[in-house]
Amino acid sequence: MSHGIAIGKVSEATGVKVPTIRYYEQIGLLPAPPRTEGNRRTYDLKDNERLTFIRHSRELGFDIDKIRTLLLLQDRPDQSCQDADTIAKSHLVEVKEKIASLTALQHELERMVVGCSHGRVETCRVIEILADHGKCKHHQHQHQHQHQHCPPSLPMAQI
Amino acid sequence: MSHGIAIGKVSEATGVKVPTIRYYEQIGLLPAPPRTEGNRRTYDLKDNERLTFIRHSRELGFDIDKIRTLLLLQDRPDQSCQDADTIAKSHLVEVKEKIASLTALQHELERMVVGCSHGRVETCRVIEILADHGKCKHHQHQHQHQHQHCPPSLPMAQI
DNA sequence: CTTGCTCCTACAGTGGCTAGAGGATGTACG
DNA sequence: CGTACATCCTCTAGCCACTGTAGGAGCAAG
Repeated sequence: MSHGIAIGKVSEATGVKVPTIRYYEQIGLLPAPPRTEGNRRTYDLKDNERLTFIRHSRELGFDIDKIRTLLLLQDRPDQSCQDADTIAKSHLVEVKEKIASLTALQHELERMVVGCSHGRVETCRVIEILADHGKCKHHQHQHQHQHQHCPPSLPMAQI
Repeated sequence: MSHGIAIGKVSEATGVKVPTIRYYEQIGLLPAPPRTEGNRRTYDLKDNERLTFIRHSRELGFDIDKIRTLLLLQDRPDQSCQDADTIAKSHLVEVKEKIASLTALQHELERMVVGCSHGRVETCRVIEILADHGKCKHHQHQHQHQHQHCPPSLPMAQI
């Protein structure tokens, strides 16, 4: 009869995995919910919405810090939305840059694969291009600035 | 007079940072070089080439495990290059998928930003779209399979 | 009552590095 | 020869956003 939602149900409803929900609570992104007698977390519809918001933001590539700001903004509907707009815009710029880099990368990979004679490694264009950066047409990926957290000194990793 | 290259010089020559070179040695990607009397690493031209190979591969988004395979292939020039070709091809597929996802994402972000009335949060399209996934045109990012290491259960993070 | 599912905490591990402490070594200049 | 400074060494911890595991407790159905 209690209308508290168990963590598994919220997980199912929002698509956020159970350990991830607990992690979000731990880092203060999601408020700690009340517990049952048996010490189990009980969520309500607002938590559900908040988690949906978080998941969608993550899917769109916003990092936790930006999501924190966006959540604060959501909580105060009377304020200006300029901050949210700014965050979205700068994120859009980043996404566009990534697409440009990836497209250059795609062309280089295509050149590699097409150039492969399917013979011995000795004459393999794939290995050759990897070994000698001079044979690479698109050098742009060397110089792109990189201010993300993921792999600091490597420019194009885990695209 | 000795022709051993110091770690700093190799770093400068290859563009791989000093701690990263030591890290590559630690994980067995680069062989441990001989040392001087004073316990300093001394590299030669082959190490330099190997590091260039590694760096370029990383720039192209290959992960360490794939680079390990590619390096093994490079060391045996008499073998078939089919493996290298396969690795490059599957990587190309991944890159193309990422570009498709990012392009969809770009459109969604553009819709968000364009739709923002620059008024109050209450009527802000950015916040609205983030909160309600139903208003999202491109649902494809929900279902993309994701077999990379970087952020396991989050589909589109650090694009 | 037992089976099996969900839940709890706490801690370790992922990838690919980076940063810092605390010390040794090498070199250029006076 | 001394000294200042750059470069090197090892070791450990930290980054992000989680994921996985161990070891146990709670709860509903058969």
